[in-house]
Amino acid sequence: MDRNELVNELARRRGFLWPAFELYGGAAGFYDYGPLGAPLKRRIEDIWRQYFVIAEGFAEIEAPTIGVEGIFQASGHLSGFSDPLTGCKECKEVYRADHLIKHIIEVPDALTNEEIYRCMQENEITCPECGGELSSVYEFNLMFKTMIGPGNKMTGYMRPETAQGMFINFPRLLRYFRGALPFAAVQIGKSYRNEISPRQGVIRLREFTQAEAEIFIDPRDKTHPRFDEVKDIRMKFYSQEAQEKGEEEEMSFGEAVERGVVAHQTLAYYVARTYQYLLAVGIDPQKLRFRQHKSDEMAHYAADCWDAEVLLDRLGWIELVGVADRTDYDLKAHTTVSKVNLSVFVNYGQPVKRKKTVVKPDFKALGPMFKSKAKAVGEALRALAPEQLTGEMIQVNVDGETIDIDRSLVSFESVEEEVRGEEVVPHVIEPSFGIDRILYSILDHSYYEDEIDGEKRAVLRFKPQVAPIEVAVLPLMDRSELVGPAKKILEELRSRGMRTDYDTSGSIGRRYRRNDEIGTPYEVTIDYETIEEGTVTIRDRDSMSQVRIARWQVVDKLQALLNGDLLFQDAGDPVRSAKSD
RNA sequence: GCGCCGAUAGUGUAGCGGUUAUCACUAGGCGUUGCCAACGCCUAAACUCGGGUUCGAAUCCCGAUCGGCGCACCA
Repeated sequence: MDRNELVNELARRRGFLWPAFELYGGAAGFYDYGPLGAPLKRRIEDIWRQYFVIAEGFAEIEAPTIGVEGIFQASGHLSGFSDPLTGCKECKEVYRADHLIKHIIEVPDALTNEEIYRCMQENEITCPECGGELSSVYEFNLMFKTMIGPGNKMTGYMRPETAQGMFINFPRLLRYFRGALPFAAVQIGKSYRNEISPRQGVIRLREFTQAEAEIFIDPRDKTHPRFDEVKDIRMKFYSQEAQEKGEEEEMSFGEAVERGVVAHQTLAYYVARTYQYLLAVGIDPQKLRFRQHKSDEMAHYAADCWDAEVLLDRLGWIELVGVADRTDYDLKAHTTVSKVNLSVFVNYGQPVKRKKTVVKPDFKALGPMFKSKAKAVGEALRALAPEQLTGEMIQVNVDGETIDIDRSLVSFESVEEEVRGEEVVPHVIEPSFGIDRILYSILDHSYYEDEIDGEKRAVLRFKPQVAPIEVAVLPLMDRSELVGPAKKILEELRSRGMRTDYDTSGSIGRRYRRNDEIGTPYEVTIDYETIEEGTVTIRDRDSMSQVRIARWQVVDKLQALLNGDLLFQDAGDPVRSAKSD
């Protein structure tokens, strides 16, 4: 069994990840998070909140997971997310129908499925593999479609990403942040994509969890005020250039921006925060790299994009996070479809005085002359640049009609106005995290085996901050004189908010193993010395060593250990291993 | 979606037309002054689903579902 199998098997057996709907035969691309998986996921999300909500002052929102049609027209998911397919009736091979007529039609995207099919028939296109006849064109859309309300009045779609919920709330968010850039909204939640063939467990799901931030910035200034905090962090950059050489390049973030490896400070800053976050939840830095999108895989509107990728057993390099500068693409797209202006008025530091020529059409004369067109003529005149206003006759274009106007009907005035700022469509920096993939990667990177007395030991070396069980309370034996004090300690730990487990079954060694396997960092063992001398032992998962401490200190010391404020070897008196007796 | 392969207790497996469906681990109970998957006794637990062939199917055939691999897909 390779590590991938071992991890999956452990995850299933111990209650991290279960294939969904098993009772009814299951469905590919759906997973349940079990009693250990759900808290692990929750803790991964909570640390994300710590980094991308609390530390940055961003606003977390929660939008519906179903969206109306307009959203996805604007986002491009309805057209771009759906592929016209056709299949060979002979060999059953399936093709992208639009690709088959690419050499005939410039923009096959613009055609309906029927038109594509007709085009295929007219040009006698057959199966490229076997020359067989091709079926009619059918749509495969990765969007889950549903109905809103009774009848077919309104079509809804399950969102394929959480991002749109932030974009379409832009006006409200702008107001919430008192009209000033930069600001950001985030969302952690489920997204849905009806994948053609989901595989590889939790890596490609039909229902999955994303954590996304949309950071709205002033496009004219992409520096970041806190860049100094990250500029000395060193990391492996797998830039476009590095990819050509096939070798990652280690450098500091400061250097990366100076050399133009990363487009600008703000993007680099969030790549750095992403890097710190991934390490904090337990991704192995040796199996982590940031890869820049090549120009052909980057969305046409994106200015720069970096993916956090991890190395997983069997699966290779897998994308966990994308951090992109999406420029003003999304806001402009929503403006086009919704007709709502999504810009910000940005004040200049100093108001700028500007000379301006104001055109004043003489409406008293224009009115009788052009009747109902007068207003439009006036607007056209006002819109002209000063240099177009010389000469005896002025030409304007109204509804395709060229109209000559005598200069005397227009007066000019040169005014000096104070310009306090301008309308700007913000650019968007988008870090987008796949939580399920991060969770799986943590399992893979935390898993290790060692051999104790010829016996294999499987351990998940979780960081205490993500461990679903933080402390196991274990009476040495299931006897009432030990169980009583043990339950007392359990209660104290719980009232301190710790995630605990209590176990009396089988031998103590078996219980230690069980907890190693689910990544519990510490175990408290209650023995006869607890009763006689008022002490307990704490066992450290990774070293398997134990210290003995006073009973009354157990809660505080465990808290300190879990917080990383206390080193295990300093926690108490070392216990000689039973083996060496 | 296509092709190839597979599916038996919680996990890993044996079975190859007639068995009370094999074994190990795991899990639960009892005992154990006992500390790194100890030991003894006891217990629970499975043929993915639906059709067909047959006197009789876990076993043979067909289909579905799920999983693995390859192709396609992965804004």
